Amino acid sequence: MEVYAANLIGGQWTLAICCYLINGKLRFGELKKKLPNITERMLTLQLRKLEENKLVKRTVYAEVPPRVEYELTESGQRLKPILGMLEKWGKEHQLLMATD
Amino acid sequence: MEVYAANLIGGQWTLAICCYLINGKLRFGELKKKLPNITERMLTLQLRKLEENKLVKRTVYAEVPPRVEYELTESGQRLKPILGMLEKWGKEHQLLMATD
DNA sequence: CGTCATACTTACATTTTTGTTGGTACCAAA
DNA sequence: TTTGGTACCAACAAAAATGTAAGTATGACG
Repeated sequence: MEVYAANLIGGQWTLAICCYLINGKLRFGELKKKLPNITERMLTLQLRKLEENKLVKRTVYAEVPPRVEYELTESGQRLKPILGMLEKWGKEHQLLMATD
Repeated sequence: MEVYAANLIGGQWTLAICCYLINGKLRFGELKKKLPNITERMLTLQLRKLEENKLVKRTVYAEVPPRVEYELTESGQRLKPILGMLEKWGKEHQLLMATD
């Protein structure tokens, strides 16, 4: 059943991160700015997990100060339509919740 | 962003439960059998949350011993195509992970 | 009267997740 | 030499999620 996928995308920040990466690469610090409530530690952990799960690719540049870029893998990109549908569903559902 | 939807379906058992309910109503005990690793307590909590979020409707019959049936709401049903896509994506991704 | 079945609930313990704080490495520029 | 910027890591603390074990209510049935 969908449990496998659910485990991959179920983390609290996973979908949010993927969402921002859909539009292209982002550096660690850029992601941090986009996710104002996340702590550095959490962002690191989440990105590591995404990398392990091959949803995100991490590229380290040998510069000082360091530069690290994150981008979706091909598999991650394939989530795009699903994210789109989820967003649409979420908006509709949110309305339904609001109108009791 | 999709965070709203993610919070609704992100629970460890949420999608699994919805998945089983797609094929129709199920009693508490039936769900328990389908989810062998869930504890009664967890199943209760998850169903309560799903009910709160209006993904699942709970019907109690005034019988003894008690009978309680769970079914997807209309909003829950609308998740169906998304679950389908997620499952497909999950399978492909699982292959990719297996072949390193 | 005692037993059974179902769908819970409650108290407590354990595990997992997340937050907090402080520190590191590196080189460039002042 | 000191400061600054980036992307972390590690130790500890707090909070949240989950597990465990026991108990509850009800009426039917024997």
